Amino acid sequence: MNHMVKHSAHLDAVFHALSDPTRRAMLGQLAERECTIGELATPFSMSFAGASKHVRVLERAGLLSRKIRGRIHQCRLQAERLAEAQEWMKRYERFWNVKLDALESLLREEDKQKEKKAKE
Amino acid sequence: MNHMVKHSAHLDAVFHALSDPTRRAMLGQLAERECTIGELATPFSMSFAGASKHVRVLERAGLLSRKIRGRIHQCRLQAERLAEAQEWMKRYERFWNVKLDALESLLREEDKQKEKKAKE
DNA sequence: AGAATGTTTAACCATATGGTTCAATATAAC
DNA sequence: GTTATATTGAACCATATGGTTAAACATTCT
Repeated sequence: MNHMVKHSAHLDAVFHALSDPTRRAMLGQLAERECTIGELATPFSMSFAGASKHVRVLERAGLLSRKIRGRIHQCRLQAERLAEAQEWMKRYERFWNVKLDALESLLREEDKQKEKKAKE
Repeated sequence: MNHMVKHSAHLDAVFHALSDPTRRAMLGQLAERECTIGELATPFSMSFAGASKHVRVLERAGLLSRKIRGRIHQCRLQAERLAEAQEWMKRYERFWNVKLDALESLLREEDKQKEKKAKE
């Protein structure tokens, strides 16, 4: 847990970015290949300006980076912030992994061991 | 993947709910114990009405359920939707788990072994 | 140079958001 | 029954959001 930073500000932006279905779909597209703004815009029958705004939201959330090549803006997925978000969620895993309260402490013990092994 | 449902509508609400730091903190509180609206409001020096709104957002996202006992509304964490959100994110895991494409399969193999050990 | 292409900016619109205050409701306590 | 407590609802405010169109900018093509 040494590498953890102050996630909170990031998390605001990341979760907000993920709360829109268009932006989630854009990320899905970017998971397959790098895309230009135009390529991101057309599947949603949305204006370029509209898509541009969504891309900026994703970019500010750190979920996307762009490489400007001439007039073309090539976008690629940037997933580290997703990892931070998932890490935040891990705190709540026991609430859906654990069906019986009686097993709770046992499973927490297992989690600790998992962490230990991951560090090795 | 048989149990998967149409997540999209849920995800909008869940990620939106998570995008606010006050609400995330409320979930953190609820992870420790059930809370009344008042108990959720006081740590943030926020009006009861304000807290009530946040709680409703969490409730509509399915992250919280309330049991009304007299005048007191007892809230408890409801984590299934968080699980759905995390499942959505899993699609992107390979983008942060794998630093070098060449190592991708190797590292996935390691992950599998880690899981095995955790189950032992 | 001039036209076409890819993207952003600016202005605008309707609605949502996060917050407040004050009144209303419902229950509990005296 | 009156008062205190817990919560919601309504009205309001400032700002953000998701979208548009039209103009501006930058680059490429001819």
